[in-house]
Formats: sequence, C-alpha cells, structure tokens
Amino acid sequence: MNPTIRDVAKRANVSVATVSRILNGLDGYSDETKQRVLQTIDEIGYQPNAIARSLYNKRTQTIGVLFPNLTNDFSSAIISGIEDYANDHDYSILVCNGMRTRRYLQLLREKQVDGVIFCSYLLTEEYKQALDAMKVPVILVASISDYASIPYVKVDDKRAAYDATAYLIRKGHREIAMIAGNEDDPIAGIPRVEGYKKALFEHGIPYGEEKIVYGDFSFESGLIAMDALLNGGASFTAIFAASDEMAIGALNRATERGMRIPDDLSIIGYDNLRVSNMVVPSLTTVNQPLCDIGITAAEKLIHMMKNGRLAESTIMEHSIVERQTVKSLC
Amino acid sequence: MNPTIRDVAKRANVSVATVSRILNGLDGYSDETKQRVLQTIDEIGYQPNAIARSLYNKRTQTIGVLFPNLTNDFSSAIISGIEDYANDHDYSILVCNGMRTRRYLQLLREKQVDGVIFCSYLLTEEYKQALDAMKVPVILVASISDYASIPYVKVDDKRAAYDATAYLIRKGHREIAMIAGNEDDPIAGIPRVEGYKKALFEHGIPYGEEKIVYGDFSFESGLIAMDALLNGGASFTAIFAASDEMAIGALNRATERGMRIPDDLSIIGYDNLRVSNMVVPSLTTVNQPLCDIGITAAEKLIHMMKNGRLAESTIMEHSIVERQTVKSLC
DNA sequence: CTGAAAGCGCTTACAG
DNA sequence: CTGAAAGCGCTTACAG
Repeated sequence: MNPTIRDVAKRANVSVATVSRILNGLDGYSDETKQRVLQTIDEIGYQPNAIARSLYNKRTQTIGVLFPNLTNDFSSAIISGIEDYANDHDYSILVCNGMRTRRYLQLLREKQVDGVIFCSYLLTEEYKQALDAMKVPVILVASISDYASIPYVKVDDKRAAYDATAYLIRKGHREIAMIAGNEDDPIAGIPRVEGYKKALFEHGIPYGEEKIVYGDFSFESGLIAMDALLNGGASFTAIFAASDEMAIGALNRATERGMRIPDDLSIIGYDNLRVSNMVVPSLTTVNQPLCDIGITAAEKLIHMMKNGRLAESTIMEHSIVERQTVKSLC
Repeated sequence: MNPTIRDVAKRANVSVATVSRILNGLDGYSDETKQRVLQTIDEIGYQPNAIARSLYNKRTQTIGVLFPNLTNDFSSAIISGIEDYANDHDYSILVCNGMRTRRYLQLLREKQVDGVIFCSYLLTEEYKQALDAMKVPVILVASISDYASIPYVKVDDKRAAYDATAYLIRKGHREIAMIAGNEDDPIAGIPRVEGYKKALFEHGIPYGEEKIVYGDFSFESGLIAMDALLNGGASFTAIFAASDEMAIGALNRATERGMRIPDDLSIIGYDNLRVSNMVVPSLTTVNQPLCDIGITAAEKLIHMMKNGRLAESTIMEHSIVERQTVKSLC
C-alpha cells in the first residue's frame, strides 16, 4: 500500500489535520512541526491522493476534451494548445476521440470533470441537454451554437473564405472555382461558400453553379472533386478549396492529369496544416491559429470554472499565407 | 447539487446498500425493489460518482498516456489506437504532451491512474524509479528499455531499415545514401543506421561515410540533410530516409534544386504517415502499423492491470509501401 | 431479501 | 498552535 496522510501523521506524531494544513499551505502549526512533517513525508515517500481530495472538494482538476477525429494535424494542433495551457494551470485533460459522443458525455459526468471542450462538433439538442445536466462550463472550438451559455472560439469562416477568394481576384483571377466542404455543414460548409460568393459578387464577378463542387474536407474527396470540376466543363484559372486536405487532393489530381501548378491552375487552401508546407509546390492557404485557438479555449474554460461567470466568445484572426500555388495574372 | 445514491435510497425507501447492489448487478433484492429503484434513478436523473467509487475500489479506470510531442501524424495515429481500445474496455485516457515528464509522472500518480503508456521516450533511470513508485503497469511504445518489467510494442527498426535498403538494392540501386535520425538515439537513430549498413554489407556494397547525413527526423532537417548530401559530393542514385518527414524534406529540396524524382533520384521514407500519400510524387516508404501499435499497447496494459501478470513485448510487422518515388534501374 | 456500519483518503469547521 | 470529528459518495463485509 502507498502511504496515506495517516501514516505521515502517526510517524510525525501529529494529527492528520496538521499534515493536511502543511500540505495545503494553510497556517496553524509551528515551524518545527512543519519541518518534522515535511521530513517524514520525504522519508516515507508520501504523495497525496488526488481522488480523495477531489471527493471532498468536488473538483477534479480535469477537463474533458472531445474530438470527432484525432488523427489529423488540425485536431492535434488544437489539443496540444489546450493541453499546454491546462497543464500550466494545474488541469489535466481526459481525451475522447470519435463519435461515441453520448457515451463520452456520460463518462465525463461520472468522472466529474470540471469543464468540457467540444471541438469541431455540431452541438445537437441532445448533447446540449447532457451538458446542462453536468452543470459544468463548456467551450466550443471551431464550432458555434445558438446557446448563449456556450461560448465558442473560432475563426470567422465566412470572412476567411471571402479573403481567400478576394486574394485570388487581386491576383488577377476572375474564373474561380470552389471545392467546398459538406453542403449542409453549418459551421465550415455553408459559411465558406457564402464568403466565396460574396467576394465574387462584390467584385462584379458572376457566380456560376457549375464552378462549385462539394467534398467532405478530406484528401480523398479533393481528388474526386478535382475530377468532377475538370470533367464538368467549367472554365477556371483558380480554385479555392475549403480545406488544405482537399486543396492537396486537387493538386495531386491536377498534376496527374498533366496540369502544372500554378502555371496552368492556381490553388488556395484553408487551415494551414503542416502538410501545406511539405507539398511541392507548397500550398498558399488561409492560416487558422490552431494552437492559439486551443490555448484560448482552455483559458476561457478555466476562467469560467474559477469565477463561475460566462466567458465571451472569441473570433480568432486568420491570415493568408502566400506560398507557391497561386500565380499572379496581373 | 447532483443527486447521490442516498437521495435515490431515500426516495425509493431502501438502503444505499441495496441501490449500490442494483447498480453493480450484484444480487440481493426482489425484482419489485429493483424496478422501483431503477425508476427512481431515472426520475431524479441520478448518475453514479466515479470519484467516490474509485476511492473505495482503488481503481480509477484511467490510463495515463505520455507523448513528447502530439502534433504529428505519428503520435496522433498511435493515440487514437490507444483511445479506441481503452474506451471499448471502459478506460479513459489522461493525455500528457511535452517534456515535463517528471511533473507528469507525479500528476499521474496523484491522480491514481491504473496504468501508464509511455510513447517514443527513452526511459531514464529517474523515470523508471518514479514509475516503480507508482506500482502500476507500464507499457513502452516505439521505444525499448533494459528493464524486464516494462514490455514494449514496436517495430524492429533495424530489420525495417534493412528491408528498405534491400528494396532499393533490389530495384538496381548500388549507390545509396542515408538521411538518418539523431546520431545518438538508441531507439530510432542507431538501429536504422545499422540496418542500412547491414543491407549494404550483405549485398557486397561498400559503405561510404560520406553517404550518410544525420537529421532529427523533422521535415526541416530533411531539407538541410539534402543540401548537405548534394554539397558533400557523394554520388548516389537513391536515398533511404529514417522518417517520412525527412524524406519529404529531401524531396522538396531536391526538386527545388532541379532534380526530378524519381528519374534523377529515388527516395524511400519510413513511417507511412498520411502525408506520404499526399505529396507528389507519392512517397514509397516503410509502413509502421501505428494505429495497431496503439491498440496492442492498450490491450497489453489492460491485460496487465487485470491479472497483475507481466505481458510480453511485441514486435509489430512492418512492410514496404510501394508508391512513386523509387525508380527501378533493372 | 435487506440495512446499519465501517471504511476508502482526504479537508475543514469547531473546540481548546 | 493543535486535534477529534464529521463528511465527501460510494462499496462491501456482516448481521439479521
């Protein structure tokens, strides 16, 4: 058995209350007692049991973090930001990966996490209720909700898409296709299409339905989307893809089909994943500050846990990262 | 306050012992009592408190997982394998990311995790002692140790490097350079160099020191290594890189310097990260079954936690994934 | 079939 | 400055 606070108390000839006070930096003991207790702790290698402490305190210093999919740069950059900030502030993170959301929510409740970060999920009514029942603060990352009680941290998708499209226009392109995400995705699907359309409109460029193709953000869907675009007969000199993975899929397929990037076709992506800098030619894209998004989410959550007050949502700054896949036509 | 087992007991007119028995599927109650209790639980929305349970049981159903760096495909594929298996077997994972190892180990001990998975770390004497003090099973992933008490799950690095080099030889290459990992890394550095040398030796190809350059497994170091190789004046028709990231770095720099891959130079990588399939041309590489490695590690650990017996180490199968960066000279 | 009680390892009023 | 005691929310012998 690992030694407990009682073992320390006995050996040092004090009460457990005194040991506890010393451990927690409260006062109520002589310096001599303190020294003796500290030495005893060292001698028997005592470590406090956080489970027992949590039971009394009703705080576990643990944050539950949910991702639909961890195996991509996007998620891992965010999670590493969260973990970093949390750890610096004495919280650990319980990671949940995958679509067993209902089950996870119950698990997090049973394990008494102090707060929850929900990443890239659409918050359904059911989840909202489960979260309410837990009575702990929640933050949404890369997602939004209609509930005022749940702040979010994300980039302005519509504006970022607008800026990406406007960037292509500024480079002299007027025939611009788009590889969009899921058509019904209210977070990263629809708003990016809206931003694209708005940029075209404001620059007096007619929008053509044949210039837009939908994927699911994945590399594979970028491959397929590129084929669809090329076979569809639309004419375009540039593509805005709603994710780097799709942009790189498009890059691959276009290259396979004999096109030269950016000479024959310009491509701009979205996310600025590490891989966007590893492909040849390196991908021009929209940067999302993923690590910062994670940090900000953790910061907000911890703030809410500490004062019990609601935090504000935050829109993080995006930016265009110019690399080699966009050719200037001017 | 969330309702407790006492609230259920009172409302259902039974003792907490009975509620507990029903909750845990033990026997000792009439069917009628059971129905009444279950209904009460439902009515007041009772959820058991896992912290209280853990305090008594001395089991938290939690596994600590440590990574030096989470923000890469390698780590995230492994962690997702671990999480998947663990969750299926009623364990959650507490994720630690970064080099604050000592601090993490103490944290995991205080939080009473039931087991630890240590990924891509060299197990120092200090960590070993901390782990011993925790008295819980430990598994090493993508690493080894001299301690019989700590089983590992990994690929045979030397053999995999041998096979990669032999593959190039089989394709007719005789002048083969290597971009190695850290020169002093006993896990992924030295053994891969040994495998490379062994393959050359067994095929009667003289080894030349000028043909080997050391990086640190990162993309950036691959860039630099390629320059070093090209400027060093060694002659070679193929490169074996000890990581996909370095291979892709080499691919980038070679392309920048006007070489055509694989026509002017063949490259084989190591890891089979998702990105290896996204670059153009797609990278021929050594596959490590990362997700399976994670699953196997979790399986072994849970097994050890359940029976208290030591598990055996496992060498996972690697394989060569043929894509487009190696040209046959035969 | 059921309950009272002790105990898991802490923390915090309360009393002295 | 210090300790005895109650309590956090469970589980499990033990007794009936």
